[in-house]
Amino acid sequence: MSLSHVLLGLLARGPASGWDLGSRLSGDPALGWNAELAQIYPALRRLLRGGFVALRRRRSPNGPPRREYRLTAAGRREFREWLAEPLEIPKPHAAALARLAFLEKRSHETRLASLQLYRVLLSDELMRASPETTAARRRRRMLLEAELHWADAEIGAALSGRTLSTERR
Amino acid sequence: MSLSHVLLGLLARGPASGWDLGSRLSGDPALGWNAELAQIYPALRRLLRGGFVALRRRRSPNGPPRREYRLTAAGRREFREWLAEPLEIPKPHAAALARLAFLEKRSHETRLASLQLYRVLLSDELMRASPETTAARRRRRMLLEAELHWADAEIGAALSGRTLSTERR
DNA sequence: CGGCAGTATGTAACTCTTTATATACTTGCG
DNA sequence: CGCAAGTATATAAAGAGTTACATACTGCCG
Repeated sequence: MSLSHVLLGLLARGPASGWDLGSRLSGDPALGWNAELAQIYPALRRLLRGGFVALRRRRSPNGPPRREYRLTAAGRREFREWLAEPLEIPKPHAAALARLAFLEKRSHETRLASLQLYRVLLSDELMRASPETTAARRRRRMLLEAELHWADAEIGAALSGRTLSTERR
Repeated sequence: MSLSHVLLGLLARGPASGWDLGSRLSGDPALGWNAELAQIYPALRRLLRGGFVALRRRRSPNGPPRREYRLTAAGRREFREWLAEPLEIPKPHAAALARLAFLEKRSHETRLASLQLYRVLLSDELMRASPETTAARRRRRMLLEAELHWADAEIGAALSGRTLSTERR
């Protein structure tokens, strides 16, 4: 299971609570994984039962008691073994990409509108992107930039193709 | 559920069997979705029960009888509605990307080796990539090229940083 | 005080996906 | 003929992920 290993990897950067890990995951898309808290808490329990992490309860200044986890030696070893497994090109699994794949099924106007909206999402994401402090973050930024270029090219093509059909307005 | 809608979208290109749809999905990563046959067959049954597709059984020249599905009017409408839903930047969910995010945790040698292996995967994928006949395929090609550039840059950085530690042959 | 927002943890139910297995039809090879 | 490989459909079980909900502690605003 990848989630557990990603959590171990994040814990290798220092002790954290389930809440913290959830924030880190959703806050940094360059990490390549995302998960809801409802999935994180049981995963941490399993890691604890398996001896891969250790628990320390701490009072929180602004909420209920926190459960802070830190890596054990077994956890660090397990993480390293997972990290050494072979890489492969990921198979896509995203509704937005599937919708983009059917762009040609749409009318000229809605196609253009979708592309422009997607372009806005991309540039927002680029602005929000983390500093380029790691290879993964540099990768993500480069991909966002490339996708922006793609969107601009498609928008340009759609615009030059339409001239007649948008005469009304 | 996205899988059903992707299947409807593929069927909009012409009637197909579950086997065909599985081949199309796994054969074209630009489609943005992937699924096993074990998931596709029950999905087609549900679409049939829901009246979104119609079934025709046909003898196959090289195997057991095929069940060919084609879109109904309801299916086409359902697909269009799904297609009109708002786009959003996908949240990543890929073990390989998560491993790349922890590149900095690895030794100089294994980091370099991982990057070089990943680079090979990328260029293989680029060579295998479908012709640029749709926006989604052009997108995928541009992203693969950008990722190749990224990998080259990271490999270059890793190489210029090592000079001493690889002195032993 | 009451209520809201933010922090923090958790469970239950449901849906989606993967893995394993079974069946069956055809062609081609030994 | 027996068997492997490719085509084709299917189900069961297990695993992963999402959605909905419940609880509780703090500080702050009205």
